[in-house]
Amino acid sequence: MELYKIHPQHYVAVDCVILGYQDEEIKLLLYPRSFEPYKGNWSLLGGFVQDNESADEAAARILKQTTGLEQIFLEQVASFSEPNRDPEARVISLAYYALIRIDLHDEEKVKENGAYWIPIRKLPNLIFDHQEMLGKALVKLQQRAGYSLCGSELLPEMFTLIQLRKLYEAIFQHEFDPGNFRKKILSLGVLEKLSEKDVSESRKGAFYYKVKANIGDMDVNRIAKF
Amino acid sequence: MELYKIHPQHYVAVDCVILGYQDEEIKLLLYPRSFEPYKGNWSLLGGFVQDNESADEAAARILKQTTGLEQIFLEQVASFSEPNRDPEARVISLAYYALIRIDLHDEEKVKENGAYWIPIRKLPNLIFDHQEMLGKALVKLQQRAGYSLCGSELLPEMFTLIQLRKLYEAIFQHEFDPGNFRKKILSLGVLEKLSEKDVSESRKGAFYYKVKANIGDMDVNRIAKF
DNA sequence: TCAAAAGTGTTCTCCATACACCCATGG
DNA sequence: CCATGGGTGTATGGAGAACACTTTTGA
Repeated sequence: MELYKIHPQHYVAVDCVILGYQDEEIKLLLYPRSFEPYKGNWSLLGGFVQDNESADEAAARILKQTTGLEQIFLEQVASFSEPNRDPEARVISLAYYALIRIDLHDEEKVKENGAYWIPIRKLPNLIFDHQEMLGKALVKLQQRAGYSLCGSELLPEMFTLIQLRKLYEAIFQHEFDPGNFRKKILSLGVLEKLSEKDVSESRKGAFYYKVKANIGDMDVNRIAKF
Repeated sequence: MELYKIHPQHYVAVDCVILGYQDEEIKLLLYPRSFEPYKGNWSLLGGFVQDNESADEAAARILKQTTGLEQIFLEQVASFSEPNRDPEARVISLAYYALIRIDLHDEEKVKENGAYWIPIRKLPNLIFDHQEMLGKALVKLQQRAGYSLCGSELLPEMFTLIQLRKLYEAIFQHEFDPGNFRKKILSLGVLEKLSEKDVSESRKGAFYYKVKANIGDMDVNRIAKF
């Protein structure tokens, strides 16, 4: 301990890139910062790492405080540690990204925080280096979507293959051939066809699917290559 | 600032997974920890983030202190923040990995630190969560090697395609077909054939290659898929 | 019966793999 | 002239891209 004492200590924060999917768009949870500096400017949801918790736990805590959700996919993005990134004080921030189902989140909690779901393609300016955090989180999302089906995290329990394709098109900003996408996904063998159909989009109706139980983090096969 | 003051501050360290390649093996720079706790146990090379530097800068500083090398490939691996990961005090550690050419490093400096190059397949136990840091660094190395030629970082200026293949075999722990590997690499168009040959391994001799100048971080083509 | 979306099938091309074969050289 | 690696060529299979085609249904 004596040896450690000659070194400085720092505030350590976590900032969460909370992503959801709605209306064929990827959306990000943001709120207008409630205190100086940059009060009123758009910010990711964040907080400080306390003494009794890991950064992972701090991120989960913030996610629960702001969306009411627990047991959510949550992963480190990167650390941000430029000495002057926060003009008020030295704060080292650990960025996380979370994938949540917008249909499940607690709207009350979001309102309390004055937070909003904002499509990532129509983003306002963000404070500090939050834009960069988002950028790296989106890269991670693409990587993850490339070898694992993100359907279960961002879509409702049941979804059609068309909905899944639209999600992937939103993630990769790229159109996929409907037939090929369908074959590729089904060939993975991780989806279970249900008897029910979604008839809201067409007369014929599209069958719902759900992710098979006991599919861990899946196989090594890539879903999309970019 | 007032608002920040209610939050705790923490020691923030960086730990470097310094990787090199020698004798057809990936090696890791380790030293026996020189102070308590766990004095004498094997440890990554690390240090504390100071007030005037980012974590990236701290990692570069440590790399220079221990190997004499600058301008080296250095990238974040992950953060480690379990409250009790260091029994002496709460230390949040940011792990980095570096790829260096063992033939260029400063042996004097390494000796000063009592450090050694240890093949990663014959590793002793490491302190704290350093084993996990190495594990994640090796995954990152494979990912990087998958879409970029790590040759320039881990091999000497000039190298034969056989040497490059052996390097990749060490990284992926997997044998590659000599002919196919050769074709794949050459098809990328990033290597320049030299007139000189390495005659130490065979009568015929193998041509040296070097990475073409002004090749940035290369193309998107994957070199190996795993 | 027709429009519109859902879903299937077919072809072509590219690329990774496996492996046979040729080349250069010193002893 | 032959053993030894270095280096090239070829056949095959599987996966992705493009796109034509069939199915289902309500109006």
